[in-house]
Amino acid sequence: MAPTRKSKGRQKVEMTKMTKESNLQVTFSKRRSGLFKKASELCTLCGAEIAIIVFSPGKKMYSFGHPGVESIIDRFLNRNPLPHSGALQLFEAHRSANVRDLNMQLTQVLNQLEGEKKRGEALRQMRKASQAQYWWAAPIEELSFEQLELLKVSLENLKRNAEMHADKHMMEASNPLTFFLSSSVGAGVPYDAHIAAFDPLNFNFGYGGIISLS
Amino acid sequence: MAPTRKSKGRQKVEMTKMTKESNLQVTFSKRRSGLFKKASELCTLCGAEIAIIVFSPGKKMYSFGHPGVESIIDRFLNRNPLPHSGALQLFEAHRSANVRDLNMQLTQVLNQLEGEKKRGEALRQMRKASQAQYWWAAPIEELSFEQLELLKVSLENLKRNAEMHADKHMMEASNPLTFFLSSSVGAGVPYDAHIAAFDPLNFNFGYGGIISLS
DNA sequence: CATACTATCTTTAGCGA
DNA sequence: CTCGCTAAAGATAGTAT
Repeated sequence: MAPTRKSKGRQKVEMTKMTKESNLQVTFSKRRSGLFKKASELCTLCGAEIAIIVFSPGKKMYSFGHPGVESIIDRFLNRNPLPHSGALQLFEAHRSANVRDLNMQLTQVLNQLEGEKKRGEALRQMRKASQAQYWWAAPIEELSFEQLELLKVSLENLKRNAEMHADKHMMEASNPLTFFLSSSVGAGVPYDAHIAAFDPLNFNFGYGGIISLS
Repeated sequence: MAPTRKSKGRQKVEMTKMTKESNLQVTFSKRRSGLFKKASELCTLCGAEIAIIVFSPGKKMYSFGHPGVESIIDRFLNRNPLPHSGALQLFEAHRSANVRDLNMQLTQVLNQLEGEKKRGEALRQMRKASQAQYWWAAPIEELSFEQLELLKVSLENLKRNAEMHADKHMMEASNPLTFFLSSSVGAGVPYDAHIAAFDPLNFNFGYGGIISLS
């Protein structure tokens, strides 16, 4: 009898946009995690400083930053105000890329060039305006124990409220949307165990938002 | 003839800062290339939009971006114009942060907490300065009815808008867009077309940051 | 620094749950 | 969406050029 093979193992995939929506979603999740992991390894291994911003096909945003997305973006914008210096750096990047990547990045340079002209000084001012609100974006490593504890408590409260409302909505209307129904976290928190093994670096899994009061 | 083994092959490496400066440089180059490649693959396969900024230990800058670092950073920063309505901001925050995400973030913060305990003493004073801004961080029992009501309303809004978005999303799904044009190196036009097709409502699809208060 | 070569080590595609 | 499993695909440490 031929032993029932449980998996065909990893199969080669064409480097083109995936057609099956279901696979695309799963692949996106996996590869985004992998990308962030690679980034964190590069940080710890070589002491590099990296910021990554990802917009999913569903336009959801995820980011990774060590020692913080904002600080790195800030340096990027300040040191790369002119197409001149930026292009020089990208040139280096190109040297190690294969043809497809090279092609893509070249297009990217041209795009940056256009955007730079169009926007110019405006962006920088906007950034400064935002920065005032991004004090919390400081490297999480630099937050005090007390601050982290506040964050913890606040997230717990947030979770509690979210659960309550999720339950409420589920009962009120049997809405097929999976937004809130992705999992019934209800009473317990069954995730902690394995999530706890998550990378210790600063992952920002598409969360946050600003709460403000006057 | 005894085949002289030319290499021991890849060896496992400790996830800690590399000590040998020579290896560190080589590893940085290789892994940065790999990171960019992974990113480009994620773009191609899933139609994601990614920006990466890397500062080498030698302070040299590298970047990757599709469809351009600047445009993505712009979107990242533009997510938080000004703190208008507290409820509105909160709504945005929860839009993409479902219960599962909140749990994940909570766990992450807890992990960071562990690592930060050792030096918690040093920055204790910051707590008082911060607490004024962290009204929401207080134990849920201490939040005013008004504050809790704010949370509730925002979540209700979230659900309503989520439904709207779901409908829109389904319509978009039948309108496939071409993200990559590997041969059109010269004209950035295709990207503009894509961006133009972006959601006009374009809510804050996901991100923001933690919580700020003026 | 970037690359070439290989023998590993790591990631992940395809499936279920 | 997340988690696990398996095996093949892919990345890369060590080394030399």
